[in-house]
Amino acid sequence: MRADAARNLTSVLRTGARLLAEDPSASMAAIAAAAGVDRTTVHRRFANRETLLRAVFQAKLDSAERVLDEARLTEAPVPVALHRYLEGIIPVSREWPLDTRRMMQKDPEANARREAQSARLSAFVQRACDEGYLRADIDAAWARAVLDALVDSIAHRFPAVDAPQAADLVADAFLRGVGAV
Amino acid sequence: MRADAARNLTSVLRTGARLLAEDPSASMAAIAAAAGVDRTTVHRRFANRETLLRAVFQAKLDSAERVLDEARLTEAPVPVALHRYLEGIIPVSREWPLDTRRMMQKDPEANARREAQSARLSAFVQRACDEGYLRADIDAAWARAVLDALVDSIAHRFPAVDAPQAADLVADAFLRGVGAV
DNA sequence: GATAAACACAACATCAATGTTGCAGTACAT
DNA sequence: ATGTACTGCAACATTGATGTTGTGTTTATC
Repeated sequence: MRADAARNLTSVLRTGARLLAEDPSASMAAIAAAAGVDRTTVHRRFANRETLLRAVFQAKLDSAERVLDEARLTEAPVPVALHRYLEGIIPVSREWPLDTRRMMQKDPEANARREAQSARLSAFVQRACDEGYLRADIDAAWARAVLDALVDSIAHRFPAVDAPQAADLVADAFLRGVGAV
Repeated sequence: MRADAARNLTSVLRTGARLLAEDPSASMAAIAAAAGVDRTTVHRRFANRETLLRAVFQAKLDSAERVLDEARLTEAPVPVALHRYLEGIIPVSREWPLDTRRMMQKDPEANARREAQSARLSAFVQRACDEGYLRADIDAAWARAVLDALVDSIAHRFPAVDAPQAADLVADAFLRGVGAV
């Protein structure tokens, strides 16, 4: 039953991520129930609650890393890379709606990966700045924070908007704002 | 010692809010320790953990409501009201860094107040839209979400930026974005 | 059909958090 | 000085979450 096993494993991870997102103290029993498996089954796969969390983190980090790679942040033209990044990262944020910045604090390995990915994105924003795509009076760190905030917002407060349109909205709000002139 | 009592009470609320913000499952013991009082002292003031949470929510809602009132969202010119709102709400968000949308789910009374305040802000954004301060092709709900996201971002990721400057940054990013035309 | 893996279920021990109570000490007001 | 209000400390019972183990059952694979 390796197929079933793999299916249930990822099912637990996805369901766990969803539950943990809305309640970071969700019990293993609640996660197991939501995933439709017995509590002991979860414990057989993940020795600790901590191990389960690490697995969820890793799954999210894997997805995010793939997006960063495929966006070609250092090579592609800034507008192209930006849009590709957004269209990829928004579904990832939706599928793994964890507040990684907070939850990975106690997992040094995951936190290191997260920071490495964060640095890649920051470098991209800096490049956008250097190439004149961002206003000269804007701090790159602030621009980066704005981008993150917009992604989170469209991903979780507007789950019905599909990824391409969501990417358009974010890119537009990011670069032009919402004001009339 | 009524003065001391009041001081310790608010101290517990503020410290509790801070701890609960970074870890929503922070124990009463941890909150008491961080506030510098005994665990039983907290229990004497707040019968339940739930009661403590309600008190924290109420404190944040009170502060936010004062900001909404003083911003004169329905009367003052849009740019003035916007800036006044931002300069007021950013310190509130910093002092009570709770994710209210998530944490108030189980407190119907607090949630109703939160939604009422949310509606006031949405109405303001709608007014800004109607009066031509926002682009006509922008959905008011999206503009509203962008505003919230920017406030949270500057409040928590840039705690060193003082309120007036933070309000400037948010208003600027909100209306103009960060892109170079 | 035999085998092996994965499962649900039940039962158990353990631990951390919660909430309560009694007691002694301390600051303050009258 | 005396009563009142508050506190810290210790001890306790209770509960919910955690993690483990054993048994029987299902199911794919050989």
